Amino acid sequence: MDADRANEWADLLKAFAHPTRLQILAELGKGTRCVTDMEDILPVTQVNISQHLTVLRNAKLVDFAQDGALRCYYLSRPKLVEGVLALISADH
Amino acid sequence: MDADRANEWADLLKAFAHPTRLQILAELGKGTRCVTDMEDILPVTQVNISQHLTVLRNAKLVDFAQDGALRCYYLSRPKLVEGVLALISADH
DNA sequence: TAGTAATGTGCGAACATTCTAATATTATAC
DNA sequence: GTATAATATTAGAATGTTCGCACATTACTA
Repeated sequence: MDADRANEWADLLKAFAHPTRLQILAELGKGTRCVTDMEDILPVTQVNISQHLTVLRNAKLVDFAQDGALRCYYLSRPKLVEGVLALISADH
Repeated sequence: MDADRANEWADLLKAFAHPTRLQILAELGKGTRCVTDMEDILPVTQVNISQHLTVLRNAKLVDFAQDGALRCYYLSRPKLVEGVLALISADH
């Protein structure tokens, strides 16, 4: 594996590698969710969720559709995300 | 996803999330390698490789067989490792 | 247009990771 | 047992990540 690819892939994997972000990704695997939906489920602040969503957006793992004041987030690469979660899950 | 599982999985993914470690894992995907083999391939010091191998060992992604002074490293969960690499690779 | 709900941003402290340099350990060969 | 090859460990500086706080923005509603 060449160094460029290794860097790119590592950046992508870093986006996965946080418990809150994993929970967000798992939740979005069930369907579109807005930030308040996630606030109801996760034991962290709105600000923190928003920060993690920024990381996930930068990694192009999620995107959103604006609906009035709401931002409806969804997985932009569901196969990748669900594949990774399934692999790890299978390994236990 | 419950918090315990999220933490556990995040720890595992952190082990993947470094360019040098990804290159080590990819190399071990081709077969057993000792540390000097990796030194020949990677542009980093022996010490640094050893440190990254420690991280990978702690995550139970690799293990080694001692052969005299050599330590022959191999993937202890090849399906997981190769699965993750294949998924990311497919996504490009 | 003032108020409020939903979400985002910038900053800085706390914490974690990575790398380098020096040194240690272990096994073999002489 | 001394030398050498292979690998690991320790310590500390540099760097990166995360989080809380305060505040900003945007869109709706009264």
